[in-house]
Formats: sequence, C-alpha cells, structure tokens
Amino acid sequence: MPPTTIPDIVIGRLPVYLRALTQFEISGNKVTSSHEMGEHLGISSAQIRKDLLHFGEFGKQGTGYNISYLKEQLEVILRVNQEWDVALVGAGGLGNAIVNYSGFRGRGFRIAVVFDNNPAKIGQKIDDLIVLSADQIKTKISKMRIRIAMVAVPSGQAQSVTNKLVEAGIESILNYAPTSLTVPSKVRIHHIDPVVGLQHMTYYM
Amino acid sequence: MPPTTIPDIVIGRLPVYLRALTQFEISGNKVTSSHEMGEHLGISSAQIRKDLLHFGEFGKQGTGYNISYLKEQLEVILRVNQEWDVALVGAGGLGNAIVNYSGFRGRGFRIAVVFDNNPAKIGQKIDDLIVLSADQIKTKISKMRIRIAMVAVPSGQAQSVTNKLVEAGIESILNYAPTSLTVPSKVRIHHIDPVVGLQHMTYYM
DNA sequence: TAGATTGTTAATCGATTAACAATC
DNA sequence: TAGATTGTTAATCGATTAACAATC
Repeated sequence: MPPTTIPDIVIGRLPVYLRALTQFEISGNKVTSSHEMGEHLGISSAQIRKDLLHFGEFGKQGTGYNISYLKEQLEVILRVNQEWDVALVGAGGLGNAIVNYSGFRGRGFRIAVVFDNNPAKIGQKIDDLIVLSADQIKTKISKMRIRIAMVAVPSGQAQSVTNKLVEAGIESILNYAPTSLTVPSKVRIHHIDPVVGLQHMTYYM
Repeated sequence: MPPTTIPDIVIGRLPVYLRALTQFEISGNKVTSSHEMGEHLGISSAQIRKDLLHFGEFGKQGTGYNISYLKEQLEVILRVNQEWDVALVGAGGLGNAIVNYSGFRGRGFRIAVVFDNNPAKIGQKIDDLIVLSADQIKTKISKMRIRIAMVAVPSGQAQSVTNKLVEAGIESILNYAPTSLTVPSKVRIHHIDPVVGLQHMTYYM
C-alpha cells in the first residue's frame, strides 16, 4: 500500500464515490454534501468526510462539495485523469461483451488489444480490434507498454494465461474466471465473480 | 443481518472459501488446512478458523478440514445446496454473455427467464431461453416465484427496471449497470462494476 | 508418543461513529 | 446574523491476530 499510509479499504470506496458523483452530475446537480452522498450509498456521512480528508480539504463549510471539482480530484487521486490501455485475453462471449461494454468509457480505461488461443477467432474483428494469437501476449504487451490486463478465459486456462501476462510485465489484473489465481506479490489482482455476490445474498434469504 | 448475529463481512468471505475448496477438489485433494487455504487466498489462517467457527466445528485437530465435507457445509450455510432460478433483464451483449457464462453451473444458480424491451430481441432465443418482453416482468416473475434477478441494461434504464423487479417481488438483485440503485431496505443488492476494481488498482500504479 | 492443526480466548489493532468547533 | 455543513478529535465499536491448550 505505497504512496502514503492510507487504508486500502478507504481506497476501495473512492471509485464508488466517483461513480455516485457522476450520477449526480448527470442529474444536473452542481453541489452535494456528505449527507446526501451517504444517503445515496448507504454509508455514514462521517465516513465519507473522513475518507476524503485523507487527501485534502475538498469541501466548503455550510455549502458542501462542488461535484465537478470533487470528481476531478478523485480522478487524479485514482490516476484515472488519463486513459489506461488494457489488454484483454479471451475473445469468447464474455470477451466480446467486455469489448462492447459501455461502462469503461470516460472512466479511465480503453481495451487496446485482444488475444485468444482459438485459431478460428484469431484475425477476426471485435469492434475495431483484431484478435491476436495468445502467442503474441508477451511481445505485444511489452511493445505497447500495457500495464493492465483482463482475463476472460475458462477457469482451466486462467492460471497459465495469468503467468504469461505477468511475464509480459502486467502489473494489475482483473480476473473474470471463477477461480483464484496465484501471482507474485508485486502484481495486483481483482476478481469479478458474480456468484460471490449472489451467494452472499442467498445467505439472507 | 438476520439468522444470527454473524458479521456480514464474514458471510462475504464464505463464497470465496467455497470457490477455493472447489479448486482444491478439482486438483484431487481430499483434505486441506486453514494454513493452506490462507496461503492460497492471502488471508490469515486464524481468520479462516474463526470465520468457520461461527457455524460449527468442521475440522479435526492434527488433520485439518475434509474438503468435500466442508464444501457441503458451506453450501448449506449459503443456501446453495439447491438451485435458485434467476431472472435476467437485458438481452444485449452482456445479457448474452451472462446466459452463456459457465461460472453459475453447480454453484447454486440457473438463469430461468430473460427479458428485454427491444422488439427486435423479443421472441429470439438465447441458449434455450426465449427472450420475453419487459412488460411481462411482473406477471412472469410472480408466477414463477423467482426471488433473484440480474440487471444487465444500460445505466439509464437500470433504475426503472429495478423498480419493476421490486414490484414483482424480487428480493435480491445483482446489478451489472455502472450506477447505484435505490431499493427498499428489504431488498438486497450487489454491484458488478469492473471499473471499481480497476480504479482501485490504478491508485497503486 | 510426537507432530500437527484445530478450537478458543485474550490482546491488539484499526475502522467507524458521535460530537462539535470552525467557518462558509 | 442564522443556518448549514465541513473539518477534526475523541470515544466506541468491531475485526483481526497472536497464542496456546485441547486433541486428533
């Protein structure tokens, strides 16, 4: 947890704040308050103020927070005031859906290259990307200086694909395969597993 | 947080334990230990033992945990020793990928019905499901007694779709749209937003 | 028996909340 | 000024970890 000593759990909430601010902005609001944000997200207003204070004083007493200003600040803090090129491995149904997903737009990420190991898929187009052979993962990623990758292959292939990505110099991985992955400690990893969320909810049903 | 007073954060880890156990089982192992699981998941062994102890004594001193037995117990605890029918709203690229996603199989969930509001899609088949009109959400879900739904529509439509689902009696919602949703407090909601995970990681890059 | 690992408590650590002065 | 909301501290609360006796 480098830069300073800010708790990782706080960092994890910032993207959620950022998403909420974007919604408020779309609704045409200019200003919000920790109370309003808390209501909207189901978080206490004290927590939101304290989280933000780790990074500076972004509000104004009596008024609240200027939405577009706070948004910009959070984007800088999270390093998404730039667009990151992302490599995607897996051009199946899930990979296709990821490429066409609108949720990346304007939030700091752009799929820049797609790989698959299926000869029938290599050379085909997805959106305006040509699917490359998985054999090219290392050379292409190194050459393009890509630092972030997504894994959207079947569970059985996820670990070997991950190993290749790590070799290629990838620093952060978003894994869509429903399996845990082993990576060197310098590499960050996040899992997207819908079943984890579903099972969490069925416990209470 | 009904049943007993077990912390929600503990419940949230159980699906991850369950997934790891499945992996160990696939590798041909019969027995594991809190230490081995902790290593694999990056969690302390003490935490794993303590989490499990909320629900009973599943291990054996000197030996560890029988994988298939612990798996069964967790499945019962999480209520996924049965298969839940799930309604999906949204038959676009993402909806298609969800229907064809292999990660639900054997983990307690089955897409039982798909809705869309696009006339061009209604009546079409995805896998062996026929896409129904979004107008039928309420009647069909009530009739089928479905309690869990997934939202895979554009952000702008997510709230109104959610309202319909709540009206239809849905109790748990998995939301794939990159937007927060307002629901009555009795309804549980989980978000799948890949950008949240990505932005969490870029902070450290 | 010796070795290993759980079950379990007590201690530590860290996160959340309550409260309010500062200030717009 | 009166009202509102932040910035900030102190108190509370809860989760994690360390440690070890129990026991397989």
